[in-house]
Amino acid sequence: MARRRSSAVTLTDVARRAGVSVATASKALNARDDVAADTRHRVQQAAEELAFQPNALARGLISGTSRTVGLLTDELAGRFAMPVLLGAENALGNGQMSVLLCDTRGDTFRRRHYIRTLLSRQVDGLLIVGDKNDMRPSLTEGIPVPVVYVYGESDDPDDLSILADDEGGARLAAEHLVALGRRRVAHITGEEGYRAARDRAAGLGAVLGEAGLPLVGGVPMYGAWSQRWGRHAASMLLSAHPDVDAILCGSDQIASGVMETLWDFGRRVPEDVAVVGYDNWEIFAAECRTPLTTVDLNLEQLGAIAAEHLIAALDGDRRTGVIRHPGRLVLRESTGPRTSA
Amino acid sequence: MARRRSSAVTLTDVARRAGVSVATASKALNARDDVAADTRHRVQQAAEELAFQPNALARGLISGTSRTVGLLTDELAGRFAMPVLLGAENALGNGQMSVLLCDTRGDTFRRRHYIRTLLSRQVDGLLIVGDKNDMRPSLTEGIPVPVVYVYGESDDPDDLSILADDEGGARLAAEHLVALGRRRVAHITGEEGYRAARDRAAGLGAVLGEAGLPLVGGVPMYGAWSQRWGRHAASMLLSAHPDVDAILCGSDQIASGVMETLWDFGRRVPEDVAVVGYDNWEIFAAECRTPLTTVDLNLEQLGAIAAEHLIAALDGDRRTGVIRHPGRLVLRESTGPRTSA
DNA sequence: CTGAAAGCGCTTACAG
DNA sequence: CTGAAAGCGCTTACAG
Repeated sequence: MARRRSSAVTLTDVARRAGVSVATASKALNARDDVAADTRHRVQQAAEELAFQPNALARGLISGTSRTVGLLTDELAGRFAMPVLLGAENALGNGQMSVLLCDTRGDTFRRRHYIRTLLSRQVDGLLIVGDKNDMRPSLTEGIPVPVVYVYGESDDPDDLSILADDEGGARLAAEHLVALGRRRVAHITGEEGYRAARDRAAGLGAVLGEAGLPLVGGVPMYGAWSQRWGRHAASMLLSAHPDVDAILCGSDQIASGVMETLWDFGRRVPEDVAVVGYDNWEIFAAECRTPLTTVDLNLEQLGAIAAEHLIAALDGDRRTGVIRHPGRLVLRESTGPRTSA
Repeated sequence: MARRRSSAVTLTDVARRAGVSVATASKALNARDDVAADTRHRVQQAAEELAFQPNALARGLISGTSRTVGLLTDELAGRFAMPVLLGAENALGNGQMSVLLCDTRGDTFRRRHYIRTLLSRQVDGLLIVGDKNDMRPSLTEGIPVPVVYVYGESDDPDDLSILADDEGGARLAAEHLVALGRRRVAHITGEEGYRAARDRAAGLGAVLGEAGLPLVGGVPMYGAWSQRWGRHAASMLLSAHPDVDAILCGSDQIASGVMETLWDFGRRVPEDVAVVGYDNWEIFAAECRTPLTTVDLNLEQLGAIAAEHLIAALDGDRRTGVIRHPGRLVLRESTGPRTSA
């Protein structure tokens, strides 16, 4: 079981080759203390010749910091965790920190197990990535290192949560539609149980209210986050309100279904009906027959911001509360003329 | 900078509380040596009361194994790395190993940097996840720990590569079409530069050959991995060969575009033309108007198998060469009657 | 400027 | 059955 590395070059080897003590070799390599220029040079050369890599375990044991953070996701498989992960990994890597990845698959037992493992590995901090942006129970209690929540909000206001600004994103989309002169705007979206759905509906409602415009149908059409629902809801909408001239969709997937139905009904997009999606999921948004104007959640930035706040907390600069990171509107043909690529 | 953990409960604390030496405490907790049942019990209780977690860094320093593997991906953002990652993480987690995640973003400099970091962190092994299944240069040289390649094949036959069996997967699909009595089969697929495209075409060709059937159009229609190409190729195909009765597509995305065009041309799926996709990308395959029969690459299994081989190699059981893991055909409506959900 | 010593938290022969 | 000692690979006061 003891699988010692074969090629383990240690600082002792370097010191021997350079003809100095390990203490001096250590100082020379770490540019601390006063070391004679000549000695430093000899040590560095020896280290290079031996391809010496300091053992991070030994360093961590001494310093008490492993330069590692644990990244705990509820559900890696969904499409939201990935970009967040990517942004975080990138930001942490730039800060010389490594990422220990754990996917709990929504399982509480697994989560506790992973937290224990991560702490025993002396992670310097924890990033908790949610699979939806609803509130979630805080896990911070009993964790002796900084914790930052991303995408899903911790229910403890003493935690720091980095969230996508769904209401603001929907406002961007709605303002765009209003600016285009659309006056009969409807909203087809996902399950009302999701905070994302409610927040987006609220953002749209606010903008329409400010513009003195009604929401077609009176209420958002809540349903499912699927193309199927998009198709179904659109055909109901067109029957009940044939005068609709814009549809804000709760997701690109829904928008994709909506556009299929509009096509079937002979409505032109965007001439007759402007359509806006949500998520900027390229595969739907950029590839469909009529490329889709949509709201990008800036998830990579979300991950990066979370990582930066974690690093700041490690340096003693700890924040609490909620940070809502704005999305951005991506203009494509479904609301207007082809934009120059 | 020295951020020592506040709540660091060490084995010394446990030993003191249990009234024994650290050596005995260690043995009691690790169930080694002979320790009096009573002593063991006292130690365990003390450990529990103090919520003791052994410091994995210290353990690793002694044992020479960190129970950690590095997972190096070329491109996490694509849709293939994720399931592989998931399967690997899961299999490794079950084996008590943690995953250090690194996304090189296809950058060679970054890759070298990450490999150095991972080795200095004393990873026990490396998993290299490709972003496509083409051959790629081996990275193994100079790496003193076992390495397993997943999804992309190493060009060094002394490495172990775990790959999806694209030719076999296409055979499954083709045999299904032939068994359904389709005789005019065409192939619309992605870029010929991709091995996946060529292997799938080869699988289809082989089955058609065995059945004495021609490939409609004589050659595979190579193009791009996009809906757009699917739409375009399908309309060319229908003009040139209106008698086509089945289309094997190189991806679900292509299939999605193909089906849009079939719809526009008034061809019914599957009655007039059977369509098979590739990838089982649920969002396209299960959600489109006519749910899609397709080939699942079993990517999670691929990741899990790679992890298991890595663990085996750690235990001295090292394999080399290529393992092709079969895909599976997922039957939906695009080739036949609705299957019972 | 350099090196011997102590120590990070743990495990493992080795005495007793 | 238990504990003192040595050691994993490194860093950091502390003498010299």
